[in-house]
Amino acid sequence: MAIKERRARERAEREQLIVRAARELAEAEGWDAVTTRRLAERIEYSQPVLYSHFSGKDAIVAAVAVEGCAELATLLRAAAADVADPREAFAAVARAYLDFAEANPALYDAIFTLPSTLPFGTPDAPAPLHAAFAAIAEPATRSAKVSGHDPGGYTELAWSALHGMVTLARNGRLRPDLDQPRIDAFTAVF
Amino acid sequence: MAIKERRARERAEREQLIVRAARELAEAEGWDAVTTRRLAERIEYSQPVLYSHFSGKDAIVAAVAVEGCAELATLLRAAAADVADPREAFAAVARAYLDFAEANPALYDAIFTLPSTLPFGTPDAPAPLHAAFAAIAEPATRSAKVSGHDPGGYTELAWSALHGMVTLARNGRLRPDLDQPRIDAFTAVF
DNA sequence: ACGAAATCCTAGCACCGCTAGACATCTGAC
DNA sequence: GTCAGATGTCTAGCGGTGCTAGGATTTCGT
Repeated sequence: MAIKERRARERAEREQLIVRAARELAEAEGWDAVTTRRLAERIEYSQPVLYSHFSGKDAIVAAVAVEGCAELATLLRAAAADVADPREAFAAVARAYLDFAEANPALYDAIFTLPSTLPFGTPDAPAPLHAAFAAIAEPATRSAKVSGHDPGGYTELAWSALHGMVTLARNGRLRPDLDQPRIDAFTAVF
Repeated sequence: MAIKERRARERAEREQLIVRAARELAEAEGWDAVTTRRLAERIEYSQPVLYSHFSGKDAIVAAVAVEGCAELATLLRAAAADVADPREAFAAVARAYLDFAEANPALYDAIFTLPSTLPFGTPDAPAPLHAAFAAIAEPATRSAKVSGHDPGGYTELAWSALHGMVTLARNGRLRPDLDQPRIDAFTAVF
């Protein structure tokens, strides 16, 4: 029986190897460079092995996204941890969010912009997705209450603003010299 | 000499035909369905003629984007036209922006989300791009002034919020039942 | 009417995500 | 220890992508 366990363990390790390789390749050269051939070459296996672990390329991206979500959630919680004032806490979360997106562009894309089949709002979504959303929503809700806004709309609006800044900035749609004024406006408004 | 003019005219017509076909195909089946082969078949020419008009597929998308920008600018200006109050005018522009994105998803993608090589902030950008940005920026700036915010950061933040709402909603990241609260929050905050 | 020039198409390149089927390896009962 | 069968992996290939070289055809100016 132990032999089956060893095999399962080796499979799990290789699966993690695939996810790590995909992530590294994406961070280094962008998701366009992450092809199944290059990925296979990188893990020193042939292409079909990938499909014995994942249903397709999308599933690999999704796996990276889930991993990234967990990290994002941790970062956001840490940012809000020791800030008492609700509005200041939410501002800190926002800064952490933008920092994360800037530091891990490919990871951010995997989570939020690539057309993935990740179920987001539904209850059967992976736990890290819920955690990441909660890490935004909870500080946002607290901030909304002191401002007297409807928490639901306020939270999603604030998140949209953050996400919009990330994606527009990435394509050169926003002026870099307005980075700071933009964040200032965010903290002033939310 | 007139014969050259006729040829030039026919070329221009065919170029417009390509752009129109690309746009229709994208609206009908999404940009993934817009391949050079299908496009060529649709205009009843062979593939290489596309490359005698455009440097590549990106350039075709960009041409559609420029066309869409002009329409977006017109819509936004019309929305702001006869609203006196600056904040209400900007709210009307925001609603028009979201309506445009919902009514023309493929067009919106061509303009704002597809990785295009369109120069946006630079002075040598096509006129419609400037027009569309101005149609957002001017009402935003007026609204910022009555709120006492820095116009630059405020404008880009508001635009980011709109863009974020569009893109997140498209991938099912936002709850449809919060559509209205989100817009309410926008008009309350900006 | 005829050589030159412009125009267009056929055929093909290298790449993509993905898969069928052959091949090798390992397992476990005898 | 042997050997059928399960398991794992690979080679080769399918239909698709964006893009292009080179030849055929039509049109033009003389």
